[in-house]
Amino acid sequence: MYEVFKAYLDNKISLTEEQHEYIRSRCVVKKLRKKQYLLQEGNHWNNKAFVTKGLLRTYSVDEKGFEHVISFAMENWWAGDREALLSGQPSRFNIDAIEDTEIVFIDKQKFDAICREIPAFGDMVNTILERSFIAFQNRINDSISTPFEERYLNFVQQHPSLAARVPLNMIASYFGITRETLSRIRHKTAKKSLVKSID
Amino acid sequence: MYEVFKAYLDNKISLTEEQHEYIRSRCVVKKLRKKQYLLQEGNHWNNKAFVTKGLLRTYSVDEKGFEHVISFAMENWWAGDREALLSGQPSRFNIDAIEDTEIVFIDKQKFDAICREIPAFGDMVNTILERSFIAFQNRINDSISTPFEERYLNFVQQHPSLAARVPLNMIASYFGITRETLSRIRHKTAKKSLVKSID
DNA sequence: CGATTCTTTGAAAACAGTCAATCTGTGTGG
DNA sequence: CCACACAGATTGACTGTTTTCAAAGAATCG
Repeated sequence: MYEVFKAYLDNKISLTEEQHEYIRSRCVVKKLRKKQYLLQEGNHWNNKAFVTKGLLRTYSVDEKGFEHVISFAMENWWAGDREALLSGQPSRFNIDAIEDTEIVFIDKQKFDAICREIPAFGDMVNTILERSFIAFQNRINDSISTPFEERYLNFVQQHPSLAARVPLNMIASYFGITRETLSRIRHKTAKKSLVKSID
Repeated sequence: MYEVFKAYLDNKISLTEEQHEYIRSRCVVKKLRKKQYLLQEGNHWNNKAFVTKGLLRTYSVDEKGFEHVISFAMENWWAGDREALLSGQPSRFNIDAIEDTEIVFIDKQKFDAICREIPAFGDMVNTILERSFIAFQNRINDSISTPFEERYLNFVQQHPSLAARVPLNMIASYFGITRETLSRIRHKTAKKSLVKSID
């Protein structure tokens, strides 16, 4: 499973065999079974985590006990809580496995060392952060400018495998609506596309 | 007005006089009158912009011509379109001045050079990006977990001067609701706090 | 003062949430 | 292999909230 991470790196930057070995030696591989936690609210988070297999969700829990999905992470995505990592404070989020999942884990100190030792790696990490920022900005823009129905369709189109693997109630939560409302939106759009194909 | 930027830098990192002179020599100071554009949709954006005075808003315009406020930037905040800067593509956003505004402008190439020449400056920039990411993540979390009323109260509490200087319809847009709804929320909470103070 | 911009209010319609019941598919143990 | 439990998805009736549209009321600026 480390191979998935290696392939990811090879796709982004070019590394010598020694550099690969150096990075690999700082990594720990972890497995999570479905429903197991990677991180629980109130705990500290001091790692970088790269998903090589499976599917994670990051969510918060409000005072009433309702869960709110902030983000998903599947193969070739990074997961974790940047806020807790940067601040050193206990996390306000939970991360658990929607499917059996495998993760490459790197301790923050070691990760920072890699960034210093291999500048291309550091640059890559920076670009990822920049892109994550842009993705969140676009999500905010969507949330204030685009109706749920259209947002859901875009989501399915842009992330078909996520949409297929994530239960509907979590997708609804991701958009900030109830599962009932999303179910009805789905029903409506299914009819629409049926009408279109008849035309 | 450059002094405001200098004070900001001094507050974040320590720089020698030469370094300050070096940075200053790469900066251009710009003034915008109320309603003037810093950036218009479809144009390229190749700068970093630091607000030393006044107030900017970044917004998108949908197909129906409605404006949607993504963010505000006042004194000691950075403004601009990271997406257009990173991708080199024309911007999808507009930035204009809510008040007469003064800005310190640095060309991207010169900015990157500063980051390389003065590592502390580069680190600072990185931390800002990380914090911006976290701020957006929290905004997304709020948008799916917290009712408008509470979000508005938090906003007023956390950014009283913004709330006072930005017209209500733009704040409503920032939250993705209509100005009428925000007006009514305000009315309701005003009554509540009145009741509380009578108790 | 008059013009413009910003905010508030009211009434009706559209939309989303809640609660409760039902349906569907999956997997487990007997 | 069946029956049952369970998680997930759907539906209906009802309630509550937000939008829309139209009008009018403040506030600000030249």
